[in-house]
Amino acid sequence: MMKDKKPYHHGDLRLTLLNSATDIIRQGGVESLSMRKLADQVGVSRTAPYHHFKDKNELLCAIAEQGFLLQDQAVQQMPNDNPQLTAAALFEQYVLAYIRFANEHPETYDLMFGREIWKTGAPTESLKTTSKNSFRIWVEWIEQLQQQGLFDSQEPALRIAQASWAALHGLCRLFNDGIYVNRDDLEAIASTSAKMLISASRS
Amino acid sequence: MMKDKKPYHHGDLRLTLLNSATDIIRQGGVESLSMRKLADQVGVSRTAPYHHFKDKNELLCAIAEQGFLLQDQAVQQMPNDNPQLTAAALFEQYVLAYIRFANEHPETYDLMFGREIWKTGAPTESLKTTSKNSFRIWVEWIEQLQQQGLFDSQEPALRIAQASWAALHGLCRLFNDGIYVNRDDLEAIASTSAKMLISASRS
DNA sequence: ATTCTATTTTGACACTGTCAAGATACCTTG
DNA sequence: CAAGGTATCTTGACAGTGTCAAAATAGAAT
Repeated sequence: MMKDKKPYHHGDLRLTLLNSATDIIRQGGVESLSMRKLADQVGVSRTAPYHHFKDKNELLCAIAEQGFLLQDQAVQQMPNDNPQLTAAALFEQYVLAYIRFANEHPETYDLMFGREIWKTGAPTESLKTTSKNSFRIWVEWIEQLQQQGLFDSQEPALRIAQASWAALHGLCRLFNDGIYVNRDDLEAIASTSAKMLISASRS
Repeated sequence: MMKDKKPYHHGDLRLTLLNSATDIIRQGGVESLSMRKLADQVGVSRTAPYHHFKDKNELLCAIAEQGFLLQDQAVQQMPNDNPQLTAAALFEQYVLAYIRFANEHPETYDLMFGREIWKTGAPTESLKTTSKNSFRIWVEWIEQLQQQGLFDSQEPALRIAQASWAALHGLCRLFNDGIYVNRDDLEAIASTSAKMLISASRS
């Protein structure tokens, strides 16, 4: 009736695959993950994973989805931890938190926002809702900051959210993809970005 | 039959390969380009291209390099065409020009700034200098705008260049990778971005 | 104990990049 | 103009890849 643990041949193969795949990706990037090698490492035959993930794409989507949840968690916690900060300082912290996440989980980040899933492959319905929810959190956050005068209130919150997120994302990508290489510059550029973005409040 | 040059078996295979590859990529993205299919389409055997490009990576680098030259050309022309614009308006035009390029040549843009070459693969020495030169142009441009009061003069030009370019790049990536899908929003977000970035001058 | 079904395996196919060795045709010498 | 050298191209091969179809297996349900 209820299958707690180890109900079938392998146990919870699905979870094992997910973890193992995440591990492989963390070490060598998406392009180092092959279904066959993964199966081999887990100790099953090449096609066994296909009963738990229809596709390689579906596996990647599942990993990306976990990434979104992890990021939400890290980023939503942040304002609660620093209730004394001003709006501007909080925003800067937010920016830094975002960038740190991308920096600490570069390969997961790549999967979450990369072409591999969103353009070339096909995002799972589940992944779509999770990521949309993640973005909604960001928009609501921007709305709050807008009310506190940090951003132009004339402009729709969505626009500002899109533009500011794009700025963060671009920064992460440049470092993530190996275009900006000097890691020490990261936080410096990040805080410059944050300052540039919010300076509208001074007009 | 053949005009110009017909020195060897095929003619100028190197150039033909480059053009054909660029074409394939334009239509189906990088992932649709295979050395074998390319050779087939050009009408040579699978390994013939390897006498003109050591690697698939080297081929991709060559295509990316052409992309940089094309972009430089498009972007450098722009200020000359509009000598009457104010600094702020010119900057906005610049932003739009950049984004339009990425939008019109999405696959080339992807190659130019994508992980495929810069992280996973290995950029050619030639590509490195070309791209560095391209970025230098951008920094010098920012310097000029800084002197005209468009950006904070306290901040190093390099920082502002990095941050502002990251913002543009992020926007391009989001659309390019299929994350922002509504193409109509592009220019709207772009001009919001431009406004947000330069609003420091108003303080 | 038998049937049913979820799970896993084996085999196969069509791809991929690229190396090694051989064949070809052009260019430069003698 | 013939001979040799060399740049160019082809054929064959190898180790990968994702994934489908069919067979095998084991656990659950009857």
